[in-house]
Amino acid sequence: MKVKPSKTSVRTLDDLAALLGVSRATVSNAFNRPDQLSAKLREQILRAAREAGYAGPDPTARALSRGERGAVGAVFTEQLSYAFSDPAAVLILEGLARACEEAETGLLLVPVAADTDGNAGRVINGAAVDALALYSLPDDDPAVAAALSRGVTTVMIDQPLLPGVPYVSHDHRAAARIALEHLLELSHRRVGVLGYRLTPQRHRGELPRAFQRAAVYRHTRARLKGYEDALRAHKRDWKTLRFFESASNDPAGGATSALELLELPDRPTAILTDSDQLAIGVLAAARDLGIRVPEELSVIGMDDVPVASVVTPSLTTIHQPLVKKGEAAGKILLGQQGRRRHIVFPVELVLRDSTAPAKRRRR
Amino acid sequence: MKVKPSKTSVRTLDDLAALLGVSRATVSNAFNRPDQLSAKLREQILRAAREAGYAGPDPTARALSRGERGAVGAVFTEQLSYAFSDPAAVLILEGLARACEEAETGLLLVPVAADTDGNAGRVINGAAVDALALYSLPDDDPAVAAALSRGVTTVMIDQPLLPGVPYVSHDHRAAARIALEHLLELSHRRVGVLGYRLTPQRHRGELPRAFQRAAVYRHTRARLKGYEDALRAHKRDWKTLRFFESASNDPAGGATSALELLELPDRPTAILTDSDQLAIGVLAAARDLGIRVPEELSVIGMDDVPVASVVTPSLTTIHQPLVKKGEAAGKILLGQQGRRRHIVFPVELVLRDSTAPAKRRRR
DNA sequence: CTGAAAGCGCTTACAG
DNA sequence: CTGAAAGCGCTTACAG
Repeated sequence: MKVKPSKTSVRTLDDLAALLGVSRATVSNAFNRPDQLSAKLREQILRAAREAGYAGPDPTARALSRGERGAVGAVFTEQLSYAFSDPAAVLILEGLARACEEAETGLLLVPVAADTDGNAGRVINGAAVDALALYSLPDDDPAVAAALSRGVTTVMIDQPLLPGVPYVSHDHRAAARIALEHLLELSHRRVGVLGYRLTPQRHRGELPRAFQRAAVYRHTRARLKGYEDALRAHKRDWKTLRFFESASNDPAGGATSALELLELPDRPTAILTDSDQLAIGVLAAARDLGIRVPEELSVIGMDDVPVASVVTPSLTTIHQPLVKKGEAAGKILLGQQGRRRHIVFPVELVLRDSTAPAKRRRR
Repeated sequence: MKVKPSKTSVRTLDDLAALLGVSRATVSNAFNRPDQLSAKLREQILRAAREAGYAGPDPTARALSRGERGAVGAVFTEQLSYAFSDPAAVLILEGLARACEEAETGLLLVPVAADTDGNAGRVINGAAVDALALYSLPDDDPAVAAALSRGVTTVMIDQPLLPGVPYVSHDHRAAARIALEHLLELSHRRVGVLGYRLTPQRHRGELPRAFQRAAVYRHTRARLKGYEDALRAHKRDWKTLRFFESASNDPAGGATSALELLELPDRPTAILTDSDQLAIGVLAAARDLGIRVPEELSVIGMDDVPVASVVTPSLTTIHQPLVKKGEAAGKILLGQQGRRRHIVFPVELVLRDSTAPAKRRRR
């Protein structure tokens, strides 16, 4: 009479092998390499596993012995949980997830916390992943150094752009140019530019003109080039533009900066922002101030996240393919992009209701 | 003359130990248990590690030997990447991320794919995690069985509710009652109820009255109880309500169902939905049909996701604390909730612009 | 087709 | 405070 094994006694591959009287390699082969044993034996082993409550080889042990973790990691700006309140980050994640699910590879969100006690380096080194995607991090973020020194494949999304490091982004210069050209074509001659992290010092409010010469972030420089392209094409000069820096990349930060900007003596007739989130804040500020958009103020966003089409007025913005960017980054991490290590997507203007021709100057 | 070790020669703890002439245990202690060796030696080891480009103990090897994976997993309805287009799921994720980052634990998104070839079971068994959160899965989803049989701590969010399994949700019965009471108080006497996954058969369109008696999903039953509470309180009967099932839980699905619903001969004056996503679809359908909301049609959502306050008209809805739910689930997984294994949050009505008194019946 | 053996890179009592 | 040894649960040539 066979003793029915208690469910809990089979925790490992070894247990199962012992139970069946075969070697552990055979059990492993039953799970991993069907061609290494007879179909009947395999079926028998798999059935016994099911009956004994053995769910299959331990993923961690397998990862160690195979040298593959079966997961890629994602590191975001700021704190991990902030990523979910930034619609652009959510779309990047969706793209990463798409690539991962197709490859049956896990997507590990690396638990970077708010307190800057070096948590980033620790958690990045502690992440059991084969590769790492970093989204929109400042050049000098400790997470960047940590990821690079870990020696796993790393891809940067949007920022920073570093020599030799795989990179996915969109055409920031064209995005800036197209946005400004749209406003110039609408005859706007006083344009406020509202950005985030334009300077390492993190100003809040208007930036001194000199900031342009000192711009250290590559994207900021690319955008300045784009503005320059637009200004030149329309025979305008830099005095057309005034730059402002928001304290945070969200509607609240955008609203705060916009309130300041809209109280200027010679206030802009149009505001160009670095993200739809900021632009939504501008919309809110204008509403609070009783300034009608687009009649009295044009607002143009950046990114074209879903909420941009749903706010009132709907936001004219520059579309960039965020999901595709995430997906491309994922494919690089998964080794599916061949030799392409630098991918830059084009952008396009999306006309909606938040921009209109500048009103003739009253005086 | 000392030979400077090439950076790449130190890949493991053993390498570093050999380089320094100490035992591997000592190096391990330098990283993990400062009290086990002198501060100077520790500093010396850590410095050598830095110089040699050793990023610290391999996370996978550590996980195996410690018996802790340092990560919890999340499994969503449908395909992983769909989760990011459902604002409710994103907020749940934000809550999970909050709990994880605080505990410096990774959050692994389990790569469940669209094709139903048993991928769910495989990827769940292959996820290197200490615990698993499952969000809004049908009782009979294969992922549920796989998670439970794996033997790691599992928490269900919203669905399913299973005996003995930790569970986080909100008060579905009260949510249904409050929503319907609001409409009844506004004198609506013909109410369309638009849900998702009300039945295992996944109808599309109007449900036969009999469905109520056969409702198998616990939440559906809870909501039916809630409607009953409201009807009784207002001395109305079930004929007040007509039930419809959407093919998908998104604006497109909601719009499709709403178009059908709004062409009914005796069309409802109000629509109550199971999610804000569905309600947004109803808003779009009403707009297409030239039906004014709330003047000619009241619409009430469910969840109170961020976009609900931003659409036009802004959505009256039932607020449930999605981030808190995610966070509570995370804390259960991380063993931080003590003995609380079942958490049900209260809900509340959020009045906005999509509901108004029913117009007096014209005839 | 099967099994004994080495190895994946660590941690942790435990003896000194 | 330090180090030799066992063990975490697997996979993978390799010899039969």
